[in-house]
Amino acid sequence: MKKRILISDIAKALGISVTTVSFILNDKAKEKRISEALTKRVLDYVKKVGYKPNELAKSLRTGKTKILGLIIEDISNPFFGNIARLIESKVYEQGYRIIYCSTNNDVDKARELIQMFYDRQVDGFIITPSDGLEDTVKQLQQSNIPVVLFDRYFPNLETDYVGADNFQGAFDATNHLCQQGYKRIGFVSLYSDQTQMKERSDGYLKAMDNNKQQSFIQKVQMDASDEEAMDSLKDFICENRLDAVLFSTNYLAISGLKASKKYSFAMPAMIAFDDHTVFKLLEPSITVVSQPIKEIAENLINILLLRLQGKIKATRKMVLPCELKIRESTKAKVNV
Amino acid sequence: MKKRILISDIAKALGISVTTVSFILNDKAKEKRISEALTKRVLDYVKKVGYKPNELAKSLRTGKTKILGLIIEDISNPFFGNIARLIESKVYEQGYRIIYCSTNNDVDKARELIQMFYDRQVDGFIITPSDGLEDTVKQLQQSNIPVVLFDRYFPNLETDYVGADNFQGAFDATNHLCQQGYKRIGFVSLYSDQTQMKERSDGYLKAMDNNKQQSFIQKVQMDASDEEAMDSLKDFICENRLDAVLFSTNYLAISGLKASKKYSFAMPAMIAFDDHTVFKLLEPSITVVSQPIKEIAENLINILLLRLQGKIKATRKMVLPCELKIRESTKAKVNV
DNA sequence: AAATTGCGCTAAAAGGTTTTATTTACTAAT
DNA sequence: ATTAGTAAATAAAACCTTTTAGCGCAATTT
Repeated sequence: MKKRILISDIAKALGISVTTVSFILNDKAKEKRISEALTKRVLDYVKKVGYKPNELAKSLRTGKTKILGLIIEDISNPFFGNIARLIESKVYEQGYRIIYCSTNNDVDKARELIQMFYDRQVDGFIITPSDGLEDTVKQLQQSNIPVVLFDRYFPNLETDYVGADNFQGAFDATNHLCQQGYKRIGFVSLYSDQTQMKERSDGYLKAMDNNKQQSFIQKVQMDASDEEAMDSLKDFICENRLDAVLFSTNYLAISGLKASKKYSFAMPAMIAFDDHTVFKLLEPSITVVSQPIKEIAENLINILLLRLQGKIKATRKMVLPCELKIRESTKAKVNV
Repeated sequence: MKKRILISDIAKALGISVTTVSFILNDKAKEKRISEALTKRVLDYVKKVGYKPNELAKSLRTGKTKILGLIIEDISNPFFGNIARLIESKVYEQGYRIIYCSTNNDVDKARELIQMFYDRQVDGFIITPSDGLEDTVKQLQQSNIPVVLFDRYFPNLETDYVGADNFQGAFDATNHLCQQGYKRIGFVSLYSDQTQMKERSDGYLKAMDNNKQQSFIQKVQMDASDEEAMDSLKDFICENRLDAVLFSTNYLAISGLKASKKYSFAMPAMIAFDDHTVFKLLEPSITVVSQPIKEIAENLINILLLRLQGKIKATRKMVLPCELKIRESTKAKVNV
C-alpha cells in the first residue's frame, strides 16, 4: 500500500510552490502567466508519477462534487433502466458521476433521498417526481441547485422539464383504434395526479370525442398488488365487453395480459404506452406508443449541463414526439 | 439561500469547544467522559437548529465516503436491474449510498470505471467482473479496499463472492428435459471464459453424460448483434433438428424466440437461465432456471458490510441454489 | 529620479470536519 | 503539604485542495 502522492509532493520535488502546481493542473497556466517551460516541466512530472488529485479535498474547497443525483421511480422497470443507462454514459463523458435511488412513487422516501443527496452536495438533480414532491423541488430551486424533471412535471411550478408528448401519443393510439373499426375502446390508467397520466387520459378522451364514441375508463390504485390489478382489469374488459383497450403504462398492459391468461378471457385489441421486450415477442405482438428514450436522455443531460455551467436562465420545457409502433394486436376489426 | 450552519457555530453559541461538540455528535460522549448535562444540551441545540454535518469534510478527514461502487454488466437488463434495486435499498438503510456504472462487458471501460471510483475513494466495491479484470481486482485487494464479486469470479484469485449454483441449475434443467423424453437437446452459450458460463456448460454436459445422450453446443459471440445471434440460433436449432434447447442467459433465449418468429420455425421445448417477465406471458410459457435474486443481493451486502467493519478475515464464497420453474415449454414429449 | 506597470510566481487563508495531545480543576492518598 | 489520579473539556494539527492577495524585480512611463 504505497502512500498517495500529493500536490505538495510535486511542489517539493520540483522546488516550486503548491499554488503554481495547482494553477497548472487546473488549466490556468496561461491566465496566471506561468511560463511555458515550467508548465511543461510540471505536466511531465505529474504524468510521470501518475498524480491524481484528491477529489474530496477538491470538492470541499470548490463546493462542487461532480456528482449528479438521479431520482427515478424504479430502476428495475426497463423504461427507467434504459434511460438511466443512457444518462449514465452521457454524463460519464463529461466527467460527472451518477448517484441514484428509486422512489417506488413514495413521496416520503423521495423527500428523504433528495435531502440526503443535497447533504452530500450533489451538483444537480434529475428527478421523476412523485405526487406531492412539489415543495421539495421548489426548495431545491430556491437553494439555487439545478433540477430537471422528467416524465412528469408540476403545472404550477416553473421548472426545466423533458418528456414525451403524452397527449399526442394517446390521441394517435386511440385514433388508430377507431380507424381500425373498434367501437368499445377502454382506457386503463392510475389513480394519480401525475401530469403524464392526465395528458394520456386527455389524449384518449379527445380522440374518442372526435370519433363520437363512448369512453370507458378504469383507474387502478398506484400501490395495488399485481393480483388486484389483474382482477379489476378482468372485470373492466369483460363487463364492458370492450373490443379494444389502451393501457397507459407498460406494466398495466402486462397485468392485463397476465389477467387474460389467468382468467382465460380473450384479450381484445390493445395498445400499451412504453415499449417492452415482451410486446414484440407475444403472439399477437403488441402495438405500442413508444417514447423517444434516447432523445429524452440526451436532452435531460444537455439541459442539466447547461444549467450547471450557468449558460441558461429561462426554464426549458422539451416535449418530444412519441411514435406509434403498429403491430399485430390492432389489426382491422372484422365486423361480425 | 441561508448559510449552512457549522459545527463551530454550535460551539460558539453554546460557549464550548468544537472538539466537545464533535465528540458528542459522534457518540463518543461516554467514552470521552463528557457530562450528561452538556451532552443533552448540545444534542438539543443541534436538533433545534437542524445541523447537518458536511459529509465532504467528514470524508476528507476520515478517508471514508460511505459510498459504495457498483459495477455491473448492464443496468437495463432486468436481472441486474433487480439486483441493483435490492442492493440499493439494503445499503441505504445502513447509511451507505451506491454509485454505479454499467460495463457492457467491456474490460477497458470496467478498468477505467474502477479507477475512477477508486479515485473518488469509494469505501468498497460490488463487481460483476468482465473477462480480463483479474489484475484490477487484485490491485484493489492489495490496496486493502473491500471487493465482493458476483455472478462470476476468478478461479485463481481468492475473493469474496456471491453467486448462484450454475452447475446445479443447468444440470437440473437438462435432466428435466431428458426425463420429459427429449432426445436431441442443445445448449446455447457465449464465447466467454466467465465462470458462470463454464459452470452452466459443465452442468449441461454432466447431465447429458449421465443420460447417455449426444450433446449439441452452440456458442454466440459476446458482442454479436441481435441479428447475428438470431441467424446462428436458427441454424443451430434447425440443422441439428433439436427437440429441446437450454439457453444459458435470458437474452439468448429471447434472441432464440425472436428468431423463431422471424424465420417461422417452431421453437422446440426450451428452458432459459434467469427469469424474465416475457417468459411467464408467452404461449407456451417458458420454463426457467431462476436465480435467487433477493438472497444474492442480501448476501452481497452482508459480506461487504462485514468487510467494511473489519469483522471478517477469510474470504467468503456463497453459492446459492437455483430454482427450476417448470412451465409449459417443457411438457412431456409425445413420441412420434 | 520617481512612479507605474507587467511578469512570474508564492504565502497563507479557506473549506469543515476528526482526533491527538494537553490543560485545568478537582479529589484522594501519602 | 505534596503527589497522584481522574473527570471534563479543549487547542491545535491533520486531511488536501483552490484561490485571494501580494511580493520582488525589471521594464516602462511620467
